[in-house]
Amino acid sequence: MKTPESISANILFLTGLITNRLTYSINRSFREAEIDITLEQFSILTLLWYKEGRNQQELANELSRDKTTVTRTLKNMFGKNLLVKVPDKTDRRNNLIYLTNKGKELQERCIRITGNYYVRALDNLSEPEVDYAIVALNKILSNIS
Amino acid sequence: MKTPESISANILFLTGLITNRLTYSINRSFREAEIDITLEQFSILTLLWYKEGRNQQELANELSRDKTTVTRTLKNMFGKNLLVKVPDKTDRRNNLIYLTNKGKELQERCIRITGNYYVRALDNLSEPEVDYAIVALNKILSNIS
DNA sequence: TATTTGTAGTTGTATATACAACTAAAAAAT
DNA sequence: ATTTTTTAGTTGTATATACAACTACAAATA
Repeated sequence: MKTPESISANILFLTGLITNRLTYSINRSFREAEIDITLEQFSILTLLWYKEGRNQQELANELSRDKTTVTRTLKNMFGKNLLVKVPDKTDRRNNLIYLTNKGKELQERCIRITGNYYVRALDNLSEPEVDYAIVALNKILSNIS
Repeated sequence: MKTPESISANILFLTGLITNRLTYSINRSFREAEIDITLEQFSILTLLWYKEGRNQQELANELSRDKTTVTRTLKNMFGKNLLVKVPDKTDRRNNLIYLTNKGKELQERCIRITGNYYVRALDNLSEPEVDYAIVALNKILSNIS
């Protein structure tokens, strides 16, 4: 745990560095493309593009974020008219979150940017190499969840 | 990019989720062990445990953080007497960062905690599985750096 | 039914994060 | 040698993050 080899060999340290780098780059790309969202907001949009009408706690769980964090990120997204909050009639504790048209329309432009980035990130990795890594990472995520 | 399969198959989305989860858990573990640092501060300590006397920009580069972020995180760490800032006599633009005794002594306790966590995270992964994943992740990090 | 317990969400406070704009100092160019 | 450019670091501002403490509501229990 003390040598540079063991640091660079540490798979969780690596995932952290990759995430830092990814966040930095994607945020920059969104800004350059004049898409006024952050990577965190993109994560929430990604969940909603797949299935709308989730409540805030569910979004928090999916992203391993505290619900208070989601409250504030959503607040920023409501302000940009990307999302709306609808009270759940069957359980008034819940806010159900839906996309606005503006939020829906962002999907294509965002995914073009992140897609390009993913392609670049996976350059010179073979297909089995990617597949094995995904299996390993899914096991890790499961172990720590 | 629209199905749940492609979301969970996305290796970068996975690394992000793992990092979120890791951050959440390690911060909690440090708190429970009454070690008064965050994972971000641990990252900086890890670099310095390996080699002291780096300047702030170098720390920022190693962690893919903006130098302004490092300025403020270090400020918190100086306040806890974990680190000291020494002006570089040969280049007065540089602040060289060194560990205090308190900062050095934290290493063992911290690594016991993170080490336990890493072991749990890698449970039921074979050795080649881990090795292949590390190769793949290093390639990715190299592609996006 | 009334009380207790659990869940969803918000607000106060503190750290983390990055861009823009700035100062100070070194390096490069003229 | 002077000017210009580059580099290291700080501060203002805005978003992100999480814990503690809170309100509102639902579910469980007595």
